[in-house]
Amino acid sequence: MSDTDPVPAPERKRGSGVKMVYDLLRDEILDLKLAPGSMIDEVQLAERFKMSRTPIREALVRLAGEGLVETLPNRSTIVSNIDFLNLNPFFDALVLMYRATTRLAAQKRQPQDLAIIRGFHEDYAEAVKTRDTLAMIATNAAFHAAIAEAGRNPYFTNLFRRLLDDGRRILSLYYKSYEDEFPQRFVEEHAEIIAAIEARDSDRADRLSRIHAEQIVSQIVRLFSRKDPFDMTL
Amino acid sequence: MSDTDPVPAPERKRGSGVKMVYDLLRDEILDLKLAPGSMIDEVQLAERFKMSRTPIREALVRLAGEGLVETLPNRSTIVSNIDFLNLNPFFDALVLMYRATTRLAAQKRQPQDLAIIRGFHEDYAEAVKTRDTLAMIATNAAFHAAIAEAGRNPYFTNLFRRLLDDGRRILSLYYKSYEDEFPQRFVEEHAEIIAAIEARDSDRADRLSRIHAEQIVSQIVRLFSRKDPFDMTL
DNA sequence: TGCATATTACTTGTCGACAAGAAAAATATA
DNA sequence: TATATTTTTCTTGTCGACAAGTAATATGCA
Repeated sequence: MSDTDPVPAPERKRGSGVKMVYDLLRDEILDLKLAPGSMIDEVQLAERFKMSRTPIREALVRLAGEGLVETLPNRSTIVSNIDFLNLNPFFDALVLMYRATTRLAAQKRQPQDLAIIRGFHEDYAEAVKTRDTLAMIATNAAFHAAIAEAGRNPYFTNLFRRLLDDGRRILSLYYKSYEDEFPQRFVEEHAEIIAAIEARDSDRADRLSRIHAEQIVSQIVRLFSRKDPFDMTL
Repeated sequence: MSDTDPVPAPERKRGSGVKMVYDLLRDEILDLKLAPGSMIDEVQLAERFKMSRTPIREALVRLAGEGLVETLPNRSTIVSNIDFLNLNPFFDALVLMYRATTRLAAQKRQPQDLAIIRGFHEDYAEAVKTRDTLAMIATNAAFHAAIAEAGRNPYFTNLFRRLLDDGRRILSLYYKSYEDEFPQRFVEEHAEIIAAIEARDSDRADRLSRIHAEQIVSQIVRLFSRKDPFDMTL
């Protein structure tokens, strides 16, 4: 009999490999399963996903473009570091994007936008009720991302998405200690923000989102000052 | 004699190929030498640069990450379109980043930052004096990018760099008709902004940069309403 | 032993080739 | 003639292999 079986069947469509490893690495980086600074081995990934190094490399190039990974020329590529000791740039940008996107949403929103936003609002409320911390982080991000989409400014939505990614990474450090003192208040604030967007009151949307953002920031700061994050060396 | 000459010498260092074609394509896209929507042929580029398709592809992936090209799965990659008919998102983001970066620069600047900023300020003044439009665009961008660097917020500097890129692309449409009514005034405004940054007066820096940004925007709007850009089909 | 140099082992960047998929062309069918 | 189907042509995505470059190890030397 012939030893050329009909090819072991790669069982995987043509452009899907890159996306798979990209998504996986992205998740592992944002959840800090891959520690900042740790090396990424191309051949190891190639074996793990049973593909050649080419799609692996493409995924790494894309991650490097988003700043999640750093490519040292002719040497290994490593997971990017976050400066956990100086989060001010992150906070500044986060607050400003909260404001800008919410303000724009109040101006540009369409009826269908509100339905989507309300959906995530309810998801978040549900997460708070069940005290599911990871779901809270995810649905809160989705809620604000939806607001940003309603603002229809790609420059802002792109930066905001990156900020929410980094926020997820930062909160991963602490998600065990993320207590439920504030989340209930956040639910109410979200409702107020929705009302302002629906009323097309951009000034009120701006004011509310600013207060909201600053409370989130101060909550993070409080978490960071309260106790050390796990035992990770910075 | 042997026909294996000591290899025609690729005469090109190891990681440099990607950067070469990346830089070239980026320039050609931003200067509209490559029309939005036009196809990019990998093999053609490979022949032109005398290298294999691999580094070409990596450059394209990076450009796609910055939104300058669009990769259609299993089909060609094309130069991204700019929505020239609705520049409002661009203007909104541009004005906000002018303000945010200048404000931060007034807070965070170090002595050496001012020297760099003044250098580009003089370059811009020189470009205005010699009426070199392309140099004006470039040095003005460099001036504000330097201010953004002094603000030391990577989120803002990255977005701002992208905005300045798109601005270069937009102005390429018109650079012939970019008259010299305002540039002289811009020189003076730049000087005022520098003074505010030096005095660490962030409120004044904010106010001045806002006025400055809005004048630039209105100048662009005026250009667009005055006459049609070349004969390019949108 | 301690430092400089050469050798080795390993990783990355590049290459040419091939196969999957899509567009274009050619052929068949009503 | 117009539409549907097949064939061909071309481009892209993936692969395995190799060369350039770096880090680690071994060797030479004071």
